[in-house]
Formats: sequence, C-alpha cells, structure tokens
Amino acid sequence: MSWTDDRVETLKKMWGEGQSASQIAKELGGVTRNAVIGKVHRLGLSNRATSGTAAKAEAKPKAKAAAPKAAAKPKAAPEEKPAVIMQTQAAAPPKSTLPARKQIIPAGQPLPPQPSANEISPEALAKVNEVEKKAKKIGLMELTERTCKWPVGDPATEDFWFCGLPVKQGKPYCEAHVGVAFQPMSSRRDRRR
DNA sequence: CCCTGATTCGC
DNA sequence: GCGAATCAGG
Repeated sequence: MSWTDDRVETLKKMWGEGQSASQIAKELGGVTRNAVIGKVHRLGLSNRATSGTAAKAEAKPKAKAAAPKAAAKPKAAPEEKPAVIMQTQAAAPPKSTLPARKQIIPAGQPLPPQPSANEISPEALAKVNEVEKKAKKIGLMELTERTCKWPVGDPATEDFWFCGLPVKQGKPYCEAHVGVAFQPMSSRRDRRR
C-alpha cells in the first residue's frame, strides 16, 4: 500500500483526533502502526495531546550508530496546541464493598446500586451475563493491571469473585463490563411502561 | 504482557 | 519516502 492522498488525509484526521497509531493503521489497512508513525513524523505532525509516551525519546546509542550526518537543528517550533480532548464520561462504577448492614443486596449480578436512572442496554447486559460464565473468577489477590476488576457476587459470601478476563486496555474492566460500566451517555430513555 | 509513540537506518 | 526493528515509557 502506498500513501495516497486520501489515505494521508485519513491519517491526519485520525491522528488529529487522538487516535492511536495502531488504530489508524488498522483503519487504513495494509500498513502497520510503525508505518503510520513513520508517516506521521515525515509529515511533520507529531506531538499532539498527551498520549501516553510523547516527546520523551532522546538520543539512543544504538549499536549501529555510525552516521555522522547527525546534526542538531535549533529549529524550535513554538507551536502549542491546547488540545483539550474530552473523553467519554464514566457512568456509575460498580460498588462491591458494602458492609451489609441489615440487608444485603441481592447480589449475583453486578447491577449498580444506583436506583435512579440506570437502564443499561439489554445487549450490554446480555453480553455481561455471557461473559460471566467464562469469567475466570479470580480473587482479589489475582487482580492485575490487565484483569477485569468487575466484582461479581456478594463480597460477604464465598460466592464473590472478580471477572478476571483480559481488560480492554486502559480500562479497568473487560470489554463486556466496560460496556455496562461506561455508558456512552444515553442509556435511559423514557420507558412507556 | 499489553499498549503507546519515537527513532534509526537499510532499502 | 518508506517502514521494520528497535527503543523507551506507561
């Protein structure tokens, strides 16, 4: 694949939107994220908003270092973009630790305790239920950075475990649970009873 | 280990 | 110009 005009355009657009190189590569197809990054650099559009690791790399004494063409260019770019990207708003995260005063919540399903306004997409819920069957049911100690931390069951019971499935990168939950934890923004629509 | 972007350099 | 390999941070 080559960098046609519109492919470059897509690249610029997505990069500008803060999409990751891999996502862009995936979107474009036929190229790897490296290719995308390389292109980004050649195009001059590099630093954007805060993206994980940006503008930190410095001199790297690689083994092959032998190019005397290295020359520092005091050409600073006063370009400064505010770049304030709004991310998705998180809905009510599930609460698992309840002292269980007098009445323990039904539990079993990770339905958020918030009584008001909480109509999670039936699809999302269905998926969650499916996933829970395949859940690894790990304990608190088994939780790692990439294990879904969605609690299932009653903490006061032996029937309590965490999903444990691979998280959806960055998020604390697996794909399915992210689906119910982070609602796009509209999940409740007046139910006509 | 997963991901991210940055850089180098042979092509 | 291109991008795999490599590096470096999270």
